[in-house]
Amino acid sequence: MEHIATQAGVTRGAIYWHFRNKTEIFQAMREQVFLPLIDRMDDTLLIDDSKNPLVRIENFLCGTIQLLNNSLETRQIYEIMMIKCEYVIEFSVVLQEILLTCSGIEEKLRFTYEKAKEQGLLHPSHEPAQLAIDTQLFFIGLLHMWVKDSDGNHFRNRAIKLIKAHMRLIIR
Amino acid sequence: MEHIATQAGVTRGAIYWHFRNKTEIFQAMREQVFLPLIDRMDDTLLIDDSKNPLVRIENFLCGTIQLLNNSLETRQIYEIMMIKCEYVIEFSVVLQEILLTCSGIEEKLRFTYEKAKEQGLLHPSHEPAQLAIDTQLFFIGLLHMWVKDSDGNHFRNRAIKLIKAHMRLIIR
DNA sequence: GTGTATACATACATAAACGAATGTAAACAC
DNA sequence: GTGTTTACATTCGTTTATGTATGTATACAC
Repeated sequence: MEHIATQAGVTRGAIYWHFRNKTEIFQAMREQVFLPLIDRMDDTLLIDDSKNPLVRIENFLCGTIQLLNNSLETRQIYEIMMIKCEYVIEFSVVLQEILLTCSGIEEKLRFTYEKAKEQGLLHPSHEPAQLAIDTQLFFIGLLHMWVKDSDGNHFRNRAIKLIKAHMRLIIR
Repeated sequence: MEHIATQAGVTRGAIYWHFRNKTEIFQAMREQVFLPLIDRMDDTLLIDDSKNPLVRIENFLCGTIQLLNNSLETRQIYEIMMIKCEYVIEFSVVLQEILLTCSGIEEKLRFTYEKAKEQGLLHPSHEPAQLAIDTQLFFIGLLHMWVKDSDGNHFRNRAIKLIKAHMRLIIR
């Protein structure tokens, strides 16, 4: 809170005028990255119906990594949310929100994989629902390791390649 | 530290006789789950050469989930490591250890996928190295969501199914 | 039997954090 | 021009946490 106040050019007390407590400011910070992410997901996956659905999924995933590479702010927020935060009792509401966000993302992925299946791009035995959750868990894992790998030698430098490899696993 | 001391039937000060600081006790706690995990990995994936390598991987992953289901202690340690801990400057050494652990796990998975490829169990275009990292990231994601999903309605209740689905994606 | 290492308990110093209470200056309402 | 709201600053109380210093009892060495 002190850091936030200093960066905002105010004192810590002023924050309590705008937010009730630390949880509320955390939720606001979280929305700052997840609302744009959902928007970008809608744009990339749902609206633009011209491109190959599988390519659209790959573009969305790669776009998220590129955003992390380019935006210090986004990078810092992901860091805080994933490895610099204790999800203890006061934050249980945030955990619920995370689960909800994941459900939404899973649904959009599934919708896009369904499009792919309609267009005959998937192996017949591959179910969109399974692919959606598999891709989501793969990406959650990748993001967690991306954030932990601050040196970049284990995951950051090959994140894009890993995404492409994941999509290739699905395409055949 | 107070909780640990109470559970151990001593006072907090006594801990500092056995461990230099909090980081050291955290590392000991982490080893308590990861050394057995590595052992189990060696047993399941590397030593027992009779069964189908892909089945061995599936068994290892499912076994980890079952361990989490059955062992309160393991569950609590995973919770602490994944969502109840701030990996800030004093813990940077732990982050390095996590990356090292992951490298080791990735290598064992790759080795097993190589066995599968030798036995002609994989699609020719599937590379063991790619499968290994894909499976690992999938499982890291699953574990993270498993831990977050304390109600069990989103991930815990379907974890085993998700693992089997992941392995089916690879088999074809 | 005296010295020493072990395994603690007790007490202290320090830091950091959150939230609440209170004060205040500027803007605006009318 | 006085009252009220907005947007802060300042101060305080309380809690919680880590690490350190010191005291002490038991076991063992010799």
